Amino acid sequence: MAENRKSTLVLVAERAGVSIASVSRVLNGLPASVSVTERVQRAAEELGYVADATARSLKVGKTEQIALAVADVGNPVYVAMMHEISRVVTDAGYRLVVSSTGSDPDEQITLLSSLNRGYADGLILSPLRVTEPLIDQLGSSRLPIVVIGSLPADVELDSVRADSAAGMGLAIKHLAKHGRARIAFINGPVDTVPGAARLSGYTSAMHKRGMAMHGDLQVNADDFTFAAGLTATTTLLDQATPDAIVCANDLLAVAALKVMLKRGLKVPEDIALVGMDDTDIAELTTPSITSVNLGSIKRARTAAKLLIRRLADPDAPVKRVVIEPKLTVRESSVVTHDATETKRASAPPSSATAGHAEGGGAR
Amino acid sequence: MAENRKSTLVLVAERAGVSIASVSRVLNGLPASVSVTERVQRAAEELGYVADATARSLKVGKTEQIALAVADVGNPVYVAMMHEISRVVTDAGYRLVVSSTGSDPDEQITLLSSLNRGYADGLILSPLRVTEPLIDQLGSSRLPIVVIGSLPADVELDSVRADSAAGMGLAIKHLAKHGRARIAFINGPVDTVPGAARLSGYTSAMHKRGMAMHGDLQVNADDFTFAAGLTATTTLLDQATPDAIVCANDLLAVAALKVMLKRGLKVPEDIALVGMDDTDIAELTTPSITSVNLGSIKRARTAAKLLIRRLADPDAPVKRVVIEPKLTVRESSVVTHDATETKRASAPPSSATAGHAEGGGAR
DNA sequence: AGATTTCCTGTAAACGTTTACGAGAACGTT
DNA sequence: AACGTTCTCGTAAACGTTTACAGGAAATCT
Repeated sequence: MAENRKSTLVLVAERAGVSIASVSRVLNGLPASVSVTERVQRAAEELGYVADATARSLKVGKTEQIALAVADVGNPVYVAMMHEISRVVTDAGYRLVVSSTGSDPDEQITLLSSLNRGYADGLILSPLRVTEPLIDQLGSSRLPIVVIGSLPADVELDSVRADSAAGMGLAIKHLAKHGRARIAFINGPVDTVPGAARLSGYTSAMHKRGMAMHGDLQVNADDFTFAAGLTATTTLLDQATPDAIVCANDLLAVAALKVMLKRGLKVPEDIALVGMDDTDIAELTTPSITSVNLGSIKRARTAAKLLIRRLADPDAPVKRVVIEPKLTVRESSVVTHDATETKRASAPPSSATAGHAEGGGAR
Repeated sequence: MAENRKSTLVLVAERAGVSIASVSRVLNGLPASVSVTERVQRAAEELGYVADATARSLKVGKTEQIALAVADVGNPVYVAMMHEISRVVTDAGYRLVVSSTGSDPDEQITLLSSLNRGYADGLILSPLRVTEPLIDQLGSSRLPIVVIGSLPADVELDSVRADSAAGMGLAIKHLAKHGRARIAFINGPVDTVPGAARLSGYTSAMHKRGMAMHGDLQVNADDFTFAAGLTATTTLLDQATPDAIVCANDLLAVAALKVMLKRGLKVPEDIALVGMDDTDIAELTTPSITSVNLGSIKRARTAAKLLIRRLADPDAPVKRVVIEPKLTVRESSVVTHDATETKRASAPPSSATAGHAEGGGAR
């Protein structure tokens, strides 16, 4: 059935003995007589005809493609978000083209201008750093953009962001409730959007609870990676003796866990640990890591839906969505009773792990 | 500079006072007089002109897009491969559209036929299961396809695959050399391409070394996920007492590690563990996991380059590349000397971390 | 039965490029 | 000075669709 020759509308038309307009109409479900419909469908079938996407795009001015630009691939949270976005957009009939820019804002700017070449109908952008020129470029884009992350208030774009300050609040509160007093914070670079937000969340949460905040308790990793987390944790533990650590990121948390275990520290007995993003890797480790769920999946889904909505209705009012954080409590932050006797005890109770909340559905 | 009106060739042409042909020529670097070149460039600049990708594609018959279809997203190894592919294709001037199909071959078939709509110039496909109809569809595709994975010999397609049988060999050899005799194998579904290959690798490697092979030592997880790994490992440890476990996958290995630690088993002392794929997560855990590096990154890069080569030269001879495996030895498979006294042992030789040497059986 | 509406389908233009072709202009050659 | 060659640039066709428009047949109404 499928000929390996490219088959066009005119081919089908002459085989069916009708005009190309009729073929197009039939194939697009517009009204036509039964006889024509029949003949066209048969001809199309026999030739294995499939409409050319490029020609259609040129004519109707839509590519049915959505571009996704994430700054920091490699971070599992962005991978999870990408999957979710992929699902939503393909369900809506779009293809997803991914442009993994580096964290460099300049790359994103050139990407934005290349967007104007019209290879996609819209863009979902998750910038790590937001600079002036980037904002300018964002504002002057010809086609719809949805931003995942914080944005200055005067930028008229749909956006969805996490409330990482509130998330830090949850973490601190949880740790305080379990009697931790010297809560350290391992952050990523503070000149990034998430880095800045999480730092301010930490300081304000600590302040609000009237907890001591030595500068020694706060270190910044060079970036949000595992490797950077290793050295950051080492630095921290060399300069302070916290009874809890909260990390800006699950990768950093995993690194922290590794260093602590290496040093013979018991988690959570000696030091409690809380990560952030609630990615799959948080439940892989032993002990599994309590993590602040910043709603990555939900953010991704919302962003995708926002873009699709705007594509359907360009004049819809601008929406700014904030996703509320939750805390997923795992083993790394609370001391279980039988942990004091022996470690072997805690074999899985009935099912698998004890995790809650909607993690990234690994599939 | 960038007007938010769409600007076309004719706009530029009339502003520069030349024909659209001249504009096109100048912008494509074809010879033109200095005066014309100058005027066109200035006009284009002033209007913020960018050529429309769709129109260009229609005319020249190339989309400058490459499609990537991976069956099992969520598996970190495919994520890593995707990044590598993304890098290579963008460097070559292509965009990457990702279509995350499920593991269902039918999905891949519909994807293949949709490929004929011509939204991409070529496809990189990594199928989890290879069925007859899929192969048929592969063969009759109009545009170039590179397959990551094994393929029947009579399929005339560029492909690159891992030698997972050899990889299993490396793992078994390594474990045997360190005195392990009862080596268990946790596989994924055997009706998948990697599952089948790894199983045969296991049996032949065990056989070759004349090692005992009880059926009890081999279990199949329902799929290649962490969750499936947990139950599979539980099953295994309930029915046998291996002194080593090799897993078809790092995710499975991490799951195995988790279950073993939960049961109070010491890794690698009681049971050595080897994973497969050598993904990032293998070094995140404590102990970090020895893993067979099947050259995922290299496979990805090679696949991308093969496709680009074929796009440049459609008549190039078909290439089948096999990437040789290596073994990345980490903590989970070899017992370090001073591990009996204290755990601090395996700290990096020169760098920090060495300080805290607490006595006592930290685990 | 004629007039009007409705339905169907073909003709042709358009989307925004690239590019083959040919007409002049500029140049060098005899 | 006439001719051939090279260079530059404009005209127009083409890529494969969708769709406005109009013409003709069929159906409905008075």
